[in-house]
Amino acid sequence: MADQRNPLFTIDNVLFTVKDKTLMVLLVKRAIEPFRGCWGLPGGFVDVTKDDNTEATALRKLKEKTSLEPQYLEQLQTFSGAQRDPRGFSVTLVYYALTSEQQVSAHIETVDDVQWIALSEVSQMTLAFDHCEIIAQAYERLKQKALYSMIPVFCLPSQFTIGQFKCVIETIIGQPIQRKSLIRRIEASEMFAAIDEKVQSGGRLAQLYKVKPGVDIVNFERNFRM
Amino acid sequence: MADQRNPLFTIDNVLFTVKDKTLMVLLVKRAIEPFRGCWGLPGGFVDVTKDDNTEATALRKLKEKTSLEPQYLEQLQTFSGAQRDPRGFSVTLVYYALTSEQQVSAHIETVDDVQWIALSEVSQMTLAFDHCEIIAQAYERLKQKALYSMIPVFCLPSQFTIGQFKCVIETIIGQPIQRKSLIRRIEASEMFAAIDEKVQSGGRLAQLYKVKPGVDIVNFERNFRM
DNA sequence: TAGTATTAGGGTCAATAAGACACTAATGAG
DNA sequence: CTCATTAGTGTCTTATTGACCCTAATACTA
Repeated sequence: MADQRNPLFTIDNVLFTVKDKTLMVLLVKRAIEPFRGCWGLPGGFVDVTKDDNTEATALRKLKEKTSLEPQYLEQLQTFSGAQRDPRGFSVTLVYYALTSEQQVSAHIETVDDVQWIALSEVSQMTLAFDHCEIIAQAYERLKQKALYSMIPVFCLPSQFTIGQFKCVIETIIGQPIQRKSLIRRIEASEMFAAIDEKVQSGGRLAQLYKVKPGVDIVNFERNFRM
Repeated sequence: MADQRNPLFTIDNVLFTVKDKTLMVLLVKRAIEPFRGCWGLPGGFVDVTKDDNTEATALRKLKEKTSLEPQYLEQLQTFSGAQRDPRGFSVTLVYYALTSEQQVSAHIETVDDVQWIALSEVSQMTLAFDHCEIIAQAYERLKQKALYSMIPVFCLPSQFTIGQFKCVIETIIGQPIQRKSLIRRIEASEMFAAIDEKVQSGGRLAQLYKVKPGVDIVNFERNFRM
């Protein structure tokens, strides 16, 4: 399968969401060797008859496990080595993705080989290959990006309040942020539109927002403080 | 060479340097098909008998063309597609690298299949594969990173003045910066040590600095203005 | 029904780091 | 000796985030 010039090449996905103020990662129980029965990242081989490129592979693999496409998908990096796979020198191209918990949970509760695991528990588990290290790297990237970009919004449903947005950011970066700072960024980015509807939240009714269709993700020139 | 599960996998490098206030990219004339005789990025296949991982492949390929290792090397991303290589679905993992021009030029002037090309000229050339697009992406990444990190120092020789440092940053980001802002960052980063020597520069003698051995690259929480 | 806890939303001042710019220092050229 | 040039410092301005306060609106409770 892998000759000298062409190492084993796979795709893996680190799909994150935030559920009850906890950052979760999607893991699947491996049905095939190596590491059969072990939990690991959803991924697999490129199928050149189906996939136009590696991003298509990543989306296809995620769809197989969640029945949906994630709201955000980005290349993380590749991980490679002669030792990381018992079959020989291997390269895995890792994507990381974000989705809202509501989108996916309905489906994964019907199967028992796919599960959300809290990031804090992952480090105590024994995962297939170097997937523990991969998840750690993906989290570092997500955390950094949450400091200057609006991508955490893709952990939320299509309609959300500022309070929910603040909560997912704080969960990802592990630090409280100023509500006011987030509001300023929401206004400056012009990425969001207020919806003509409010929703109860334990106090005063909260304004609902949505992402404007077709907008680009805005990056800021400063980070939130850590 | 590439079966259905295992697409063609290559490594490419985008090696940058700054020479006479111009950002340059290292290109090589291809000796083999496809695109034989065309200019393209230095790269090739992983050799699992020589390389522990893909970074080793990148370094080996760069060393073949420049006789030296670059001062900085980082994964950019992969580029893939069914159309990008006439041999079929292919994936190339791209690294970008920085070096000082002095390090490399002595060697490449002895061969005629390796050359520094100004970035501004690249867009008018017809390069192999999608290497034009790859270079553009690598430049975007380098430019962004130059706004908040000290990596442009790796385009300089081991001893350098603040004036030279300022010049490479300005060349990379295409904008002037405040000398004072750079000095503040140099002090805050604690990455550099003053050398007990000064050098002429057309005016008052300039203090020489070097990168302290073993330090990490410092990232700042704000960008230079663009 | 009144009071209280709670979250939303907005106003304002402080802190921080970069931008702008002036000023002095030191060197070479003429 | 004067001037042009680059190095290096001091300091005020500007922009963005942090901190904190006040008010609004809702649910809960006595």
